[in-house]
Amino acid sequence: MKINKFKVHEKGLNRFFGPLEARIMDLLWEKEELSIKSVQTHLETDKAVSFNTVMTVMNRLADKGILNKRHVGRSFLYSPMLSREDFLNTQSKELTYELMDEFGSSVVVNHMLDALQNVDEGLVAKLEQKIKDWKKDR
Amino acid sequence: MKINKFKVHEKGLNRFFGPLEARIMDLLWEKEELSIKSVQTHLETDKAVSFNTVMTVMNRLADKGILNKRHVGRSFLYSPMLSREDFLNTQSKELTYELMDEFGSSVVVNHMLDALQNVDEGLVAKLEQKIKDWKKDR
DNA sequence: CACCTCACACTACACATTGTAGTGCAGGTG
DNA sequence: CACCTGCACTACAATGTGTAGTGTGAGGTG
Repeated sequence: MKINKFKVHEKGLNRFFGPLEARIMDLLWEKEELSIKSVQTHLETDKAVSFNTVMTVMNRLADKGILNKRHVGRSFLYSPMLSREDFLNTQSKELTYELMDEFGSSVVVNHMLDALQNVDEGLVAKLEQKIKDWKKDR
Repeated sequence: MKINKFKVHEKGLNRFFGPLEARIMDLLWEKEELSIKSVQTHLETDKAVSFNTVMTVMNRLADKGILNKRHVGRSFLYSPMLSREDFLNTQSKELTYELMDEFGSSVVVNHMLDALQNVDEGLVAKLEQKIKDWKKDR
């Protein structure tokens, strides 16, 4: 599972994948497991994509350990290695940790608090509760 | 100022720049303002780098709005648009905000608390204080 | 058995980013 | 005027992604 770059100015799956990759992952998370042919058919509702293009991209995703490739009869079925939730959770966790490691916990915490003030006041209460719970656990 | 990608598995400036770019930025943040020639000379203590290579990379950084290019006599002097501190602060802030926007504040806050438990217990106290201060300000 | 089709493999090219560097031009100096 | 120095322009390699053509092999059909 190798996601190397987080694209700051994209949104959603495009932060981790190229545009075609993102559409493929989105589809596979919805449908669970598909053949290349099925993926191509689904994608083609928007705009023609060559079967070979889809195959190349999906095999690259499989090489990177993001998709699972299962031999069934003459063909292969592909499915995401992780559920969408697990994937996003893994990524957000890794990124949060990397951020705190790179810039220092207190810097990140401060930015985070700034963001909370702007965006979500109720969360500060939850955060407070979390801290209380955490203290009890020690 | 366009930094598009945050490289998850690199460290320090290499998260934002290529290796040569990173060495150049590092040097410019240390020396404040330098000509291409000076940069090349400093870098060359490790290993030969062509003047033209340094120039190309520095001009690309200037095109991206990361370096300032000042005409002085026959030649140019380059300096970082932002101080190292401002740059890192901007980046960490932007990344923190993007993370919270992308994954949801509470997800990120939870990851953050996990990280704090593993890494830095004292910071939780600071966080608590921050929340107290923040409440007073409302 | 020869053939044909289908799904996959291999290969290649385009574009962007970064590292690398050659060639050329313009302006000041001996 | 010839030359040197510093910048501009151009080009090529490697990597990641999007795109697609051609090759190959396995199975079914006449």
